[in-house]
Amino acid sequence: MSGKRLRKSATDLKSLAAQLGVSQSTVSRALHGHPAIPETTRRRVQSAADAAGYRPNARARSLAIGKAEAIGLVFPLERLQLPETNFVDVLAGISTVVTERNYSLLLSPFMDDETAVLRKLASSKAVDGVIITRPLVDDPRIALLNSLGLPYVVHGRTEVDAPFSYVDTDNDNSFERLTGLLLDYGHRRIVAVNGLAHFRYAAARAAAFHRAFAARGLSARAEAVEFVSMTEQTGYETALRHLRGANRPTAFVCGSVFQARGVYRAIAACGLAVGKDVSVVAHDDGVRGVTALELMPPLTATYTPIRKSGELLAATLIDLIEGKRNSPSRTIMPFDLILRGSVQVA
Amino acid sequence: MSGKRLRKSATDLKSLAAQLGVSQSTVSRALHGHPAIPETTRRRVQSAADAAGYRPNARARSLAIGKAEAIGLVFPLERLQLPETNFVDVLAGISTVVTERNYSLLLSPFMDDETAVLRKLASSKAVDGVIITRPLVDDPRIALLNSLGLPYVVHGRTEVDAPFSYVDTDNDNSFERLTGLLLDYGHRRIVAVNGLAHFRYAAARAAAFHRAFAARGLSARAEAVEFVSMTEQTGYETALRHLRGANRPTAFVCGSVFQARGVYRAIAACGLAVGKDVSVVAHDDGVRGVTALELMPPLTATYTPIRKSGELLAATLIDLIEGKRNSPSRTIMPFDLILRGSVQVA
DNA sequence: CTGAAAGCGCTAACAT
DNA sequence: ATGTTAGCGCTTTCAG
Repeated sequence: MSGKRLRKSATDLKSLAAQLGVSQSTVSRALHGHPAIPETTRRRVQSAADAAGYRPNARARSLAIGKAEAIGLVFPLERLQLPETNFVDVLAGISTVVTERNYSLLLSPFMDDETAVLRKLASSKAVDGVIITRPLVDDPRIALLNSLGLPYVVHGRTEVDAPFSYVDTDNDNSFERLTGLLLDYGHRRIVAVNGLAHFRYAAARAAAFHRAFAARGLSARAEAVEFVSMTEQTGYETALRHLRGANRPTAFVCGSVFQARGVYRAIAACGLAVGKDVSVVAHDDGVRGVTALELMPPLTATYTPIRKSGELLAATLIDLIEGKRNSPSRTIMPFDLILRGSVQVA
Repeated sequence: MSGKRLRKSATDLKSLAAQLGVSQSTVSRALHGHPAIPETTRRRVQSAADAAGYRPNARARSLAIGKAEAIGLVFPLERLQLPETNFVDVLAGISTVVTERNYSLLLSPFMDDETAVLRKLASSKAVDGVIITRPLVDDPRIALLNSLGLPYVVHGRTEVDAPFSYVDTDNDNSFERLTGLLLDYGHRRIVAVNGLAHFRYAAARAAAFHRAFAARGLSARAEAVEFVSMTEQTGYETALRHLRGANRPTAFVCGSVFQARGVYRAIAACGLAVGKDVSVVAHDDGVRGVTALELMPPLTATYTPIRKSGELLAATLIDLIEGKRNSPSRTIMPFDLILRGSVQVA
């Protein structure tokens, strides 16, 4: 019962070494391709290890080398529960690279206290670094992580004045381009259906919107920017409010294809036609199953597949952990502006 | 450079003990609520630990206690890349319980060689157990995992003759009920849009379909069951083929709301009306953003939110790991049959 | 080229 | 009630 369990695959270094008649260090070295080990013994050890299905105990190895060879992804659990999110796509990208680089990925959701999760991850040394997402304009996590000494990469930027690595969508340029496009087509009454104001990306997009006006000697009313959540329903409601108000807008810039879908629906509900009576443009994250191309008419959009950002996030963090870079890495993803049928001259 | 780094939060047992003037074991015991430690010292230690932000090094602890306090979720990477999947909902459920129970969740995707991942997880002892998904009719992973001695729970059943724990949808009864419902409404030309044949759930559903006929002294043609993938597009194509063929079906049973959506679309494409000219029923996993209620007309379906299965999977595995159960745990989720407008008497 | 031995930070017998 | 000590399985100086 509590005696020795027989365990067939439980080969460890010690028994492997004993079986081969060499010391543990020799086996360990051979398996790690240590230069001092001659090819003959290396092969002998390797094949014995393969035969036994030996794999170093990850916990022991971690403890010895002082690294977990694992990273954590810290996120609000909610992002796995709500349907309209690009989170899964980011996760897919992260997942791919983490696997390629032979790291493990620890999923660390939180309900409300992200800080606690971060502290725990840092002090328990369960991971070598973390990816955090959706930074606020002025994000307190940066200071915390810096003081904790836990390596991290942010998906998105923040205005905090401290060095940190990030991968971000090019919100500034994409929104300036989208807005500029509409302006150049002669639109003036444009509404921006933007994200919630405390997120840095939404702030950046709002600024870009105004910048596009200013660059043409124009100016947008402040009320032209709506800071709302990233859902179709919100897009719908927001657009409807404007379409039914006085001074009907002739165009909308949307933060996501989700919102754009809602805007399309609102336009239809008013008996108007997208790309004819009202123009619509958006930023497209290339989220699974949410394609700008399949809307009717196809949606003009700036495009950056967000899965790619996930891949870069993981690669950047692992490089950071492995000391392959010293200075903060700052990546702003390039985008394509793809013209489709949802825009027409005003 | 390679000298001692100063690390503010790097409190370990030793320094904590030194600082308190007691031994490491006393601190360890106090922190674990060992009965022999008097309340006074326990509190003294606890507050010192809190102040220092002490958290045991997870790797060291794991090594010492021989448990990782972590579980792995092994799945084809693809399930994170394709839009039409219930995987994310299962993951959300797993994630919630794992967090509640203070375990870590290791995401272990694979490209093609699941076996390799399983072996690695087992031999490196990175996790205490795994959750595997989508069992085949005769699934080789069961034998492998049993021989590996790695605790596991399967999402779904398989016909393999060996003891294993699982959580499964009640495919047998739900499909028998759905088919029976149509039969009792007088339908005879019924097509089952089912999953791919090698998956056990699809095989079970096919059998249930035939059983419903047999129970009424009827029999279905073998061609009435279509083994296809779980997507809207497939549902569409499959339904279209039947609707345009001779002997048009009067009803469809679908494996998922995804497929049902496609079937709805095919029916409309033929100028027919769902719930009037053709009846449709399905099993509904309660996937995020895919609600049977929002179809027009609302879809009659058996309902079991699959997130719940995720929760149970995690709970079952952790119980298993902690020795809270000895015999295999077999859970078949209950379901509700919800009648909505997509069905009418033939 | 290879072995012995220390140590990663913790837990848990085994003292006392 | 608390301290001492022996590992957990690995990597890695340090010797030789």
